[in-house]
Amino acid sequence: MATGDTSRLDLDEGLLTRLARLDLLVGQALDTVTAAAGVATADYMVLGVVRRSPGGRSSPTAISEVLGRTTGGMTLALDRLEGAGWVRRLPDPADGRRVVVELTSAGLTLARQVNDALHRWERSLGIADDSRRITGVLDELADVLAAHPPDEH
Amino acid sequence: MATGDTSRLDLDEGLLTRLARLDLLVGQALDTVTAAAGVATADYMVLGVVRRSPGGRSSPTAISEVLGRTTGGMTLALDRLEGAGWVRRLPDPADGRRVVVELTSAGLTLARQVNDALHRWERSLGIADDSRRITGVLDELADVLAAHPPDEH
DNA sequence: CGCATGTCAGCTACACTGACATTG
DNA sequence: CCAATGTCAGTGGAGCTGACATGC
Repeated sequence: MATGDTSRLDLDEGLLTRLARLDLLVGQALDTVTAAAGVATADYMVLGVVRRSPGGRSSPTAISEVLGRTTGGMTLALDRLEGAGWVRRLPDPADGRRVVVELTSAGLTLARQVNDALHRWERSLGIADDSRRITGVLDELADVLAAHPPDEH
Repeated sequence: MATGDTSRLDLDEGLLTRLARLDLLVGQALDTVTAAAGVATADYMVLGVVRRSPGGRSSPTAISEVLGRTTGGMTLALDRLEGAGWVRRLPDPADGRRVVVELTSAGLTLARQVNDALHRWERSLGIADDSRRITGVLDELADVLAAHPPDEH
């Protein structure tokens, strides 16, 4: 990924300006860290969702809903992750239609490795003192965005 | 684009959790609004960069740097936008290697239309009172991220 | 039967890489 | 000659759509 000078991104004066700029920066940071671990950001997100799901297990449909993708695309992503030895698919004993997805130990190691790198980076930002204030605003904002999706027209 | 239930995205406990979740929500919101206007988010970003550049003009290299893409990819994006009648490429009279990119009036109309829709949505969020506090945090955060890119290892 | 879950094949969008022409 | 700019052809990864098999 090319790392650009995002300091000049300025679509307009409002909230969206900031969010778009942040979006870009966060995406680049995630790409850098995940790429160093040998995994794509999109795939790492899948690992993260599975890891944080109840019991460390999830299902293709549930994952795709959380990440806003289709189940068809998720099949592909899981094939990739399974091929890399990071996740395992098991039949759900309670429902024959379902598949249980869980991390292998290699997958868990990888997810932790990326997580640690992200935390290290986060600490290097030197904003620990403000972290409560910052995360508060981010949570607030995310909640509002989730509650008010834009109109379709 | 499938719009998922991002309320459950929770990669881990830190700043990155929030940023990743926000990333997803912002991406979905931008996709929804730009799609309604018949333009891809990535392409709209190009229009936005050109519009906000000095004199409403930019160059392929400059745009690709701001957006963190390659010049090769930008050639393609500009072909697309030019084909749609939204931008114009002109030779730079001062430097024969360069190309000046500017919006057509249709492109400007489109960019404004998307912008207005985004502003309308922003207003519907009902956070006008907090906007100073929120944008302050976002700016602060973006500046810090831009100043401290993660290590390559 | 109707609905839900997951997979698969085919397709399409898109951005990247590397080589190249042109100009400063 | 060397650096910068932009383009082009070729490539590849990724996700989507629509049809399908299976189980509730």
